[in-house]
Amino acid sequence: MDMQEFLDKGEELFLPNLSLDIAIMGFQDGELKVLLLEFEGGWSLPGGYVGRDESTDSAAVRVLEERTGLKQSFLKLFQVFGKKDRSFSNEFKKIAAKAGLSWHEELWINKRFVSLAYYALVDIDKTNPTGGEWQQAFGWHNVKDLPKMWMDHGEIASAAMEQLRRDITLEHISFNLLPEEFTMPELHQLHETILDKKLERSRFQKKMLSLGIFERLPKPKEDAPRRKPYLYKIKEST
Amino acid sequence: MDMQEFLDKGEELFLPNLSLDIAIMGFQDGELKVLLLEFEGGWSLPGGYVGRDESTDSAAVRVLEERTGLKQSFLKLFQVFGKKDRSFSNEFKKIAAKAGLSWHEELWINKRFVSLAYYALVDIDKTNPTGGEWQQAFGWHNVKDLPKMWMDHGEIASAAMEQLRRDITLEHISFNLLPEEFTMPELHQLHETILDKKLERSRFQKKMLSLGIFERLPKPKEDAPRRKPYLYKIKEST
DNA sequence: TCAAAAGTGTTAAATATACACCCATGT
DNA sequence: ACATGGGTGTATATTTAACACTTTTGA
Repeated sequence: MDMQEFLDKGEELFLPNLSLDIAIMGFQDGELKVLLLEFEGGWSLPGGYVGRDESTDSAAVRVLEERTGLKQSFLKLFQVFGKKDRSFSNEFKKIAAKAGLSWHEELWINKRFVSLAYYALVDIDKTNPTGGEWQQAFGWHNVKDLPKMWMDHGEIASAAMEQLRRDITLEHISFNLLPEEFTMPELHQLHETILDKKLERSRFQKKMLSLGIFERLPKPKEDAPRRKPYLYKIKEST
Repeated sequence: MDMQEFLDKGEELFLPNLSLDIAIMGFQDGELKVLLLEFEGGWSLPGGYVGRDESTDSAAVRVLEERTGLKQSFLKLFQVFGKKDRSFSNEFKKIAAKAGLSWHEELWINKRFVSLAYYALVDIDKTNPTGGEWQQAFGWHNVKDLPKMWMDHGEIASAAMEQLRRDITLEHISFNLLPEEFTMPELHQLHETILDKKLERSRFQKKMLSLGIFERLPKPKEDAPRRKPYLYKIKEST
């Protein structure tokens, strides 16, 4: 579906006034990162609309796959952004002008949108990010240092980060940000990064192992600089 | 706004395909109760639509006030119900038939609706419940024994209950279900009811007081059967 | 052999738990 | 005076925290 088709057909394909945005988060180089798309000098979260014949959650899964190639990942709705004048009209106007598309204020895409905000946890190395029709660039950005964001997408990304912070200690989901096999030092560093504070090594390891959700693999991880740490994975029987 | 006006004007007043439902919960006679509305032999949660010039949260506040008379209460969005074929069309058909209103399948109100599910915590004695135009009856029902519910409203009510269960130990919100001044035994019984398990008296009291959010009032509560318990209220300086 | 990272152990502090005890009050 | 519910204290178990000790490995 190209841009013109999207503008013409969107109104009949999608539920009006309802959008969704996903803060797709990953862990790389010791930093928590979020996938952003760029257009006209500003950035936004990957987003989309809910098909008339599609559930809201399916739409989120579809958008996640469209932008990362991942079929199944941890995905959770965490908030709804529903301010009364919330619209992307200014941004779309710029895009349309540049692309030489017919644009008018009453276009469905310029209307007020209530947005369902999801966050997703992915292993960056498994993703194959792609931009959409509208974007000029895309990439992973440190959540602690976000670039200029369009509309309220900076707020949404920050709220996602806050939610993850709260969730991580209650639900055991952080491993979704790592490969299937990972080491305790990696998990430890991940938690320190997300919570932005030091966590005592010994205690962290004991707490994690006491959860009983990890399985230690027989062979220690290779190619480590010093002593080789054990590899773990999530137990199958859950 | 009467029913005919609602059917005729609703489409231009409200965002299409988006509704909200509120599990308004209260505590009475040692039971956790939820406010339900009845029509055509089944029950539903109080709900409404989001005005085109109104934020989603404002809409929830408005609906809460319309049904209880309460201007401000604890109110929280906890989930979004967005299955693809989710519609109240069957139920509205029955109502319209009974009321002798013109009804047709394509009416805006029969379309698929994505519903924002909120829960509210209120002091039942402060409420003045009223039904809407559609309802024949309304009342407080024990959440553990819900009557026949229309569509997915039973599921929404149960999910609200579950969410409250999770929230109550992390956030300190349960006092919203009690009058301004309450006793420890009342708070204790409330928590036991919500969590559906015994909580040791001594420990509960110590934990609650150690939170530092309650203020003991000078005079013990009057008209108690045995020893008069102290009254508490929430500290102003929060 | 030494420094750095990984893994485990050991002790002290803080919380949670169980239950005992005293207080106030209506009958 | 006593049964009952309210309020507090005390001993024990469990969890959390701090940090010491040992192991592994490359330089």
